[in-house]
Amino acid sequence: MPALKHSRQRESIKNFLTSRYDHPTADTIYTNVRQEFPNISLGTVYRNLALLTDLGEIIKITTDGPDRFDGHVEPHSHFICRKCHAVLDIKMKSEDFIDKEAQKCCSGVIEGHVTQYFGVCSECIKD
Amino acid sequence: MPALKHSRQRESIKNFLTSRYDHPTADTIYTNVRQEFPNISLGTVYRNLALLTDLGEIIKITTDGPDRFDGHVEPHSHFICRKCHAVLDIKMKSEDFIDKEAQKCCSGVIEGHVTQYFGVCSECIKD
DNA sequence: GTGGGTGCAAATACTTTGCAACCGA
DNA sequence: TCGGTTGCAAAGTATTTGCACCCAC
Repeated sequence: MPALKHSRQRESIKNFLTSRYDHPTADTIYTNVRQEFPNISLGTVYRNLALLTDLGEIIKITTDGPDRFDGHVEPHSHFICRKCHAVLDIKMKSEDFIDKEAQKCCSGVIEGHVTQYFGVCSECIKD
Repeated sequence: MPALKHSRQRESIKNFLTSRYDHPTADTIYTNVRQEFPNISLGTVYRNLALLTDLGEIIKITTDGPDRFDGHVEPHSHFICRKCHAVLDIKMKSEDFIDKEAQKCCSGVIEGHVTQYFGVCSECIKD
């Protein structure tokens, strides 16, 4: 793995993500970071999101539709709406217990606290 | 929603999925169903997978890489390997408890038993 | 100066869709 | 016959990548 060098673009992407509590797409991030770096390209955004994900500084959330990113890596799970694809945080008291239960039934190593629950959010349930 | 009409292609796709306990991609399904229907197109496979998913007859699993499909809709969760993208079944005794816990912390309606856990599978952990 | 980072554009991967022909009820 | 289904190809969406130039160390 090559030596990491500082980049103001990457810093801006990271800052943007930690400032938000929703789960923006690469495109949303691109649009916002462009206010600070008008010439930044979408490719650079993707490259840095992949890099930050590898470093464990952000979380990549794969759902239907485009990937979402989360700048908050403290233990929590995600609820994903099947209809509108909203991603909401879930913070359970029993999360640690759950991870251990899953671990018991699985031959791999569970990455705690990145569990995804699916369903229909309270907005979409009205239809 | 239009009236459903029988199709031998759809039946074959469904049968293929219920015969397997791994979680094939649309392309794998395409390749295999083609042995019975040499002229079937990938578009037809995708259309039927979407339809069967809507009917609740199969489960669509979204991960990194292409979507995976599961012909077994009995309650169970999935473990997804971050490295090789393998999808493995997890059957926990406490699954019902977990769904209820998640439900408590979430304003939407959790679709029980489609929970996804992430991690590194026992094959990939060797590296 | 060296090597990682960037912008741009082209390429890739996966999935969806328009349309005319086809098939099941 | 009627309308859902199919095969084909083109289009669409999301993401990755090659390359020349730029910037951090």
